[in-house]
Amino acid sequence: MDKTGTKYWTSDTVAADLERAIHEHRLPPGTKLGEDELGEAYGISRTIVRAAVLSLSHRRLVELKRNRGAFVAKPSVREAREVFEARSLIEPRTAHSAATRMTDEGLATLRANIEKEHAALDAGDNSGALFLSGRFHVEVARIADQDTIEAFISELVSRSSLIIALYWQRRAALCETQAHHAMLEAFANRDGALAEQLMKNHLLDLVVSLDLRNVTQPPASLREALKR
Amino acid sequence: MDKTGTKYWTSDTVAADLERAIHEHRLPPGTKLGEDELGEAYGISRTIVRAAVLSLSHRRLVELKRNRGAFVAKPSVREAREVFEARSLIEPRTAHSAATRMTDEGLATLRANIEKEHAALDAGDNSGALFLSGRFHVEVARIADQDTIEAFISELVSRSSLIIALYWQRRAALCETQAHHAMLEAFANRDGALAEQLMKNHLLDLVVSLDLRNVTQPPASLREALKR
DNA sequence: CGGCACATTGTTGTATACAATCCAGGTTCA
DNA sequence: TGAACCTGGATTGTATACAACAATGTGCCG
Repeated sequence: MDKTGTKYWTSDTVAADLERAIHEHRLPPGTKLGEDELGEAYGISRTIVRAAVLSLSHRRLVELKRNRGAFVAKPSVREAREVFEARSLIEPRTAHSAATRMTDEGLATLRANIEKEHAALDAGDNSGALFLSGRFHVEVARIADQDTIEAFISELVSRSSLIIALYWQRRAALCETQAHHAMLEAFANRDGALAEQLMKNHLLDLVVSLDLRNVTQPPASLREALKR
Repeated sequence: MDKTGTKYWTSDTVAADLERAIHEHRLPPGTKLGEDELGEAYGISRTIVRAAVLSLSHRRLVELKRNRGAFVAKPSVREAREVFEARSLIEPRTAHSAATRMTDEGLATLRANIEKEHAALDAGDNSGALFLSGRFHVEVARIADQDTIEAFISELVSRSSLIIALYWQRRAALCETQAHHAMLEAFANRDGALAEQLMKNHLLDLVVSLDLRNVTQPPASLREALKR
């Protein structure tokens, strides 16, 4: 991995680059993010890497273990449920707002996003498609014109990507763009109630496509597990 | 300001200490947080101070200006509205959850919180009362047993404290504990619907007690303001 | 042969040195 | 007089050196 381009990296850009890599599952949950290793990859010192990794830990994308280092987070089943509960609480209403405030520019953005998502899928670029699929939700929040909530949703979407990496069971990925397309129509008609309902259902579909039985989860405490 | 005790400061504890100071208005919006100054106050180097301040900037309690330093944030009117919109979206439902899952231990915690709030007010300790008043809302989220949402609410509550510092107009502070007390009763009766409604009204009361006319806001761009 | 103590090695935590940037004040020139 | 420019001081941005800690491997002893 060699990132030596003409680009000047700051803690923000490094964090964004890492976040995208995590979002696209190029850095799967549990991956160790060594400071020297990252610093060398980006051609910077550990100082900036530490700041970037600290940022990601605030978004719960990275877990910091004292004196042990940084690791891509592995959300528990409980956390997975909470993230989608939070999304179900926030996003439907936000979709409603977005529908009523929808502009032609916003519609174009969403349409372009869906098209890129389709193109990525057709090209077999599942990583890119996953990223764009999450991006759609953030764009909706942006159109609703609420920075604060947009920030929350952005975090939840990124964390969802980790959850998908761990608990996804269905291989049918097309349903995603289907749902987004339906929402786009509701947005085009400025139908807030419909958009809200569609978003609600979409998130529900996402949850049921996960395997959230608590069985596989805790590999921690080997000693306990191996008693007798 | 001399913090030289036996305590060992880490970036987390320093951030928490600063956050409380901001929450209690001992560090009002706009205050410059110089790295050397803070480092000397806590008896640590700039390294830890930088990490702490970076943390606070992620919670939007501190604004980082490149090459200029860190300042306690000054939320705009727009941001103030957004924060309370977000709270109105999240907290009532969370209160509902909390009511249905309420335990005796949770009730005791809330009751103790209100009592401390009262005591602080009686002692003329408005800073402490303000902090405890915010704490009440975070405790409710904790009782609802949703870490993710608790984190969001915690951030929103802290930011609300900044907003209050800037836009508070009414001097009647007692209404706060009144409202919290009413909620406590609803919680004691496990009345989710009532708790939800009370929380909704409480947040609405908070908003209307602010002066959110966009007039006073933009002191930025002196040049523009002084044209002709 | 197995288990505990200890040394070794690699990684992170913290402090500090140096470079880059900004701001203020003063000087110069039109 | 005033405006532009330049320089000094102070503050932040970044890299690096050293200290502290955890994990691993080795050897001694039971």
